[in-house]
Amino acid sequence: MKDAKADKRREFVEAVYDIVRQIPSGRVLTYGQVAALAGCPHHARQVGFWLSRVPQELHLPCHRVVNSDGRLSSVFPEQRERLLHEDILFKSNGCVDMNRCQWKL
DNA sequence: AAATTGACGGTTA
DNA sequence: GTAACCGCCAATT
Repeated sequence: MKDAKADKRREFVEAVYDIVRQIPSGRVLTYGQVAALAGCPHHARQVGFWLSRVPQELHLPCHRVVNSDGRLSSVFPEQRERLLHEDILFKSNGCVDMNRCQWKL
């Protein structure tokens, strides 16, 4: 039997992976942006969910995905240091300087 | 099937 | 700048 649901889920996940993979160094994307680029606006939470389940083997730069406030993931301590190593600009309050680093067309 | 949860977003106070 | 609230939607329990 065909799992249209599972199929679409896989499609979405692949899209998310593909997008995250293309984030250049020194840039970041928001979860909402990734969702929108994946063709599913308003699915920011799902992006976060799937990013939390990314196989490490894919070597995805998931540390370049932050929330719209420029805040980092609470359960991803290394993200901060990785971003610092990627020339990401941080504001004094510990958030990414979105105005500078948000990846846009 | 119903309730909870979550690496979110935007608005309001 | 921070906190509370609500809307959003799939995965999990």
